[in-house]
Amino acid sequence: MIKCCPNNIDSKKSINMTVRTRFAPSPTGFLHIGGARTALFSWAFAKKHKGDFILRIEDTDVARSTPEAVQAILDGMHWLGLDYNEGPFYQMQRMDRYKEVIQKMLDEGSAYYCYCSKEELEALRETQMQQGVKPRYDGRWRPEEGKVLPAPPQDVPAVIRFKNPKDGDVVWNDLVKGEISIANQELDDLIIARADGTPTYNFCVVVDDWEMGITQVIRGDDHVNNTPRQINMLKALGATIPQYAHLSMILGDDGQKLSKRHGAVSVMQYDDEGYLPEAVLNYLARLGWSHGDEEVFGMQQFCEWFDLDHITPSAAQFNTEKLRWLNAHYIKQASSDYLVNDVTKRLAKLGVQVTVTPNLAAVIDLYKERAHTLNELANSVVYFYQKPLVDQAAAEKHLTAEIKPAMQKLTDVLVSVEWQAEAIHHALNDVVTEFQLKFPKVAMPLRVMLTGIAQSPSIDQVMVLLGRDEVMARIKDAKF
RNA sequence: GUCCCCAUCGUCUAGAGGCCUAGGACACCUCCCUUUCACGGAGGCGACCGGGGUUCGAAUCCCCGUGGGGACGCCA
Repeated sequence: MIKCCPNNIDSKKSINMTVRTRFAPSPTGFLHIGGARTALFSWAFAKKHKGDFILRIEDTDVARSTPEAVQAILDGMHWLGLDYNEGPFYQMQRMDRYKEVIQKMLDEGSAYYCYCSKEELEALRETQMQQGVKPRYDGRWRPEEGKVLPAPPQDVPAVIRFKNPKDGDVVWNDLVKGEISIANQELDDLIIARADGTPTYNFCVVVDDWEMGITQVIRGDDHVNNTPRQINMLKALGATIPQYAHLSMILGDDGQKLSKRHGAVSVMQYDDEGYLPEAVLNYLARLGWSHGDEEVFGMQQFCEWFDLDHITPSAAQFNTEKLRWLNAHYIKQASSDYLVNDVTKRLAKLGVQVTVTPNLAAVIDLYKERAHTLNELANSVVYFYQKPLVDQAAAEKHLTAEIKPAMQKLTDVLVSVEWQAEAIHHALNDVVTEFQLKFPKVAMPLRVMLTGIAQSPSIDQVMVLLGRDEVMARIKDAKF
């Protein structure tokens, strides 16, 4: 009952307002899985509502932002196919505008200079921690009616703080988590401009979300605590408050938080490991969002189905096994051309040069149902282009003296047999019958000799692709 | 410490007070298919954190615990 109406975008705002969402990463590292999902959801929401998706690079932390990271984020977005209608905008290029707004706030009295030194603030924090209260600025430079401020010290450069309301609560209806209410008393007067004059994150976000006309802010859970501050600033500026949707975090396979030290990887690493973007996207879409029992769907379908009402508010644990399963599915579905190109590259990385025969497309057709990743696929077909390394245990088990006569006979037959699967199969069967063996008694040694291991697709099919000469050569070379 | 958030099979989830003897998917197990391994098919195992309320009726609403997470920067 409570949840049904407020979250319904259609009925509320979008009648005469275009949806505008944004993804606003800070370029301090690669695009990781959590960021990718945030981007995906923002993107899908915009697509669903025929709105705009904007990319904004939040690079105001000059010390930690790098051009490489910007590029890594762009690459990740591109690999996933998350295209944007506007941007990338760079906050560092909007400095003039931020400064104008700060001046306006100063003039209007919603911001003020504070001359506390970092040391002073540090000491304050420590005392408060010891007293068991939430550490926050005590407002000592906050202008108040009837309050006499001390004379500004000469040696401390001023920062600018936002004059946050002292009373009341900030309440918003989070599109994922429902109503969230935070008392203004919990909030302090945050710094909006550093001593060097550069604006800070929370302030830039406010100005940008406002001026870029963002209607729904879809972002990570870790920003919940920033939201009331941002809403207060938005109000002070007379801006329209966007709707907020806070996505819970993604935990690693082990249930632990992903961090640079632990488990967080670039989405591009999934490319390296042989995952298709379709699989990663589909997996991410289902992580924290659902549409009934639907598990496998493409992005077009996703964009039609996507909404914010079916996002889980709780954290989700990443499950590589399920990603692998989806990936296997998309490999089976992938076009032959695509796979040939991709696998050729992966084989090249393994130092394997693909030749005209055996035909790689045919080889892939034989193997693509068995692979969970493109790397597995590439690895599994190496022996078509290179002599296999024979697995010792398999050789000992299957290349026994007792099957030697049968193998000898087989080579005689193979010289003249018609080189196609059915005929080869018959030839194998004949030998099996003649020597009174079971089929595997012949097939298994052949597998080991031809592929190096005891598992392969139907052995006659393998032989067809390998070619008569190569088959004969490998049987001849086999040691047993 | 303070504030905020979260809680259904091992994992991702369905679930909007009766359709729930709690559904689906991954994983796992069994069987079938079979030329080995896969693929595929058919079954199986397996959960509402605990306690109180509200109600004729609670996985669902409320409260309290407990557990987990996040935030408390001149980082974003």
